[in-house]
Amino acid sequence: MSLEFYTAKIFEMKLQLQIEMNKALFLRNPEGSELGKNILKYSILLIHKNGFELFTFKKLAEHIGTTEAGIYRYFENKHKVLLYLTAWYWGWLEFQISFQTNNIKDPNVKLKKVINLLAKAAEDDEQTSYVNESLLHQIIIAEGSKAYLTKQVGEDNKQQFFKPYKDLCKVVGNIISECNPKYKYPKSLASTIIEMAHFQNFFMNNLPSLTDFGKSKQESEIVAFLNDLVFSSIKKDKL
Amino acid sequence: MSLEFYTAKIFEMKLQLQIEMNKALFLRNPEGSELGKNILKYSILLIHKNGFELFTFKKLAEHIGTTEAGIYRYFENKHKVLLYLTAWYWGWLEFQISFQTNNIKDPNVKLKKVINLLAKAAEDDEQTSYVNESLLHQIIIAEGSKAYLTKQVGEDNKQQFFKPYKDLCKVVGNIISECNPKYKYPKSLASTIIEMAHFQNFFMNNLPSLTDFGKSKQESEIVAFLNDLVFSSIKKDKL
DNA sequence: ATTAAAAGATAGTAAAACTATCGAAAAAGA
DNA sequence: TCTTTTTCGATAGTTTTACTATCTTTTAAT
Repeated sequence: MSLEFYTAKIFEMKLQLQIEMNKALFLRNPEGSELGKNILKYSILLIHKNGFELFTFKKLAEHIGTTEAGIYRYFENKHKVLLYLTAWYWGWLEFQISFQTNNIKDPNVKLKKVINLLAKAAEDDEQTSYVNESLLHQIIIAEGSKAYLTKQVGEDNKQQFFKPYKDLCKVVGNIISECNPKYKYPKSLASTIIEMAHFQNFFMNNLPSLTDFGKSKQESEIVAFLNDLVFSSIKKDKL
Repeated sequence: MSLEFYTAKIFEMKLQLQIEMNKALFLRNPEGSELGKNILKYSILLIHKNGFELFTFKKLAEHIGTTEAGIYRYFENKHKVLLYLTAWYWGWLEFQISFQTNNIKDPNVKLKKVINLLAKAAEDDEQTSYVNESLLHQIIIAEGSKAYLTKQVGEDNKQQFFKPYKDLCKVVGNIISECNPKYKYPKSLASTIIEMAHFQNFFMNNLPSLTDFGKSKQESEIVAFLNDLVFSSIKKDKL
């Protein structure tokens, strides 16, 4: 986990987990005030409920009990809110991964653990009161790729907005290379796992004929599929 | 290829390829008039140039030399235009696949051909004057998933708007099953190939550190990665 | 030649996406 | 504690987007 733009800190007293965010994502730090925390909390609730397209600062303000102008003091526009939430999620997930794979030596076991964390619904983490990780996970599934599928992707990338996502990919890619140093596509396989953990979930629930899990709708099946995919690919004794 | 909602027809005289479209996608058939064809042509040009978010009927009308109201007679809203273009593309691609794999018996060779067609840039097909397939391919890469990543996905699916995409997935899934009838995830592997053919392309060009092709930026490398991924997964002598 | 459909021209509305200003309240510093 | 700065709430206004409506002219079909 990089220390440049985000780090995970644990304050023992309050057991509060804080992900340090890229300051260019916001005009005023939303984690620094009650209003700001409410903006994050209700953004998650509203984007989850109505989708990103129907999410507006006006509606958000009404739900919080403040005004549109109040929101604009924190975020330039709703795209920045989405970038903030996705960056937060990837940072949080990388922390979960580094925490939960901490004393695992076998990279194969580690990789399995990572696939599990990627594909299984997050439980709401009590350590962050204003972020509902479970809803945020569903937002990432349905809206996450809209953060980068834009014409400004180059600009946003220059400003390091995708650093948490890229860092996570790097971590996963490195584990893949540990499993098999000769495997030729560790980065592409890493981004494939991450994207497919979410896309297969979306398809399973919305366009089930695109998956083999339409009947059961069990996340564990996505995990099994990804494990098969990954470990077939990186197996050492391939021709 | 299904005959219900779209079929490919070749008129020998004009050598004109026509993809039959789901009528619920439009208010007036855009292929039936000059204005309609211009709407398709300039929609492709403008979405490609500015991205779907900045694409408006006002700008489109100005480029064509008609009025906003004129566009609304053909399409209910811009989301329907995106659905139309994606459906058209998947229909066209399925035709290309069935045409180009026509007399191939070996399903493994067939699958390789499919991966090639999915991942390699389409050349502009002279048979359709008002659709630039090359630009459309790039639109599918950057905007394609926005067609289904919405809250209306269930409604849109009921109206069969994703049928061409699902049909293509089915075709690819069937080829996978032909290669190895015991492979457990043919549909999920099919949707993974299709999505990754596009996502790896987007990443390669916009967030290169998420791939192993950032240096060369060659589509042939994506093809190699997908071939390795697929044929490792479906290999019969796996443990 | 008649008439039905398509296209052009114009107007107007509601909501979204902002920007600007002002005064009250709350927090921070001296 | 008093003062200054920061934050917030309230209000107002602009531009653009996303439509709907109507009327007239042009084009196409019978």
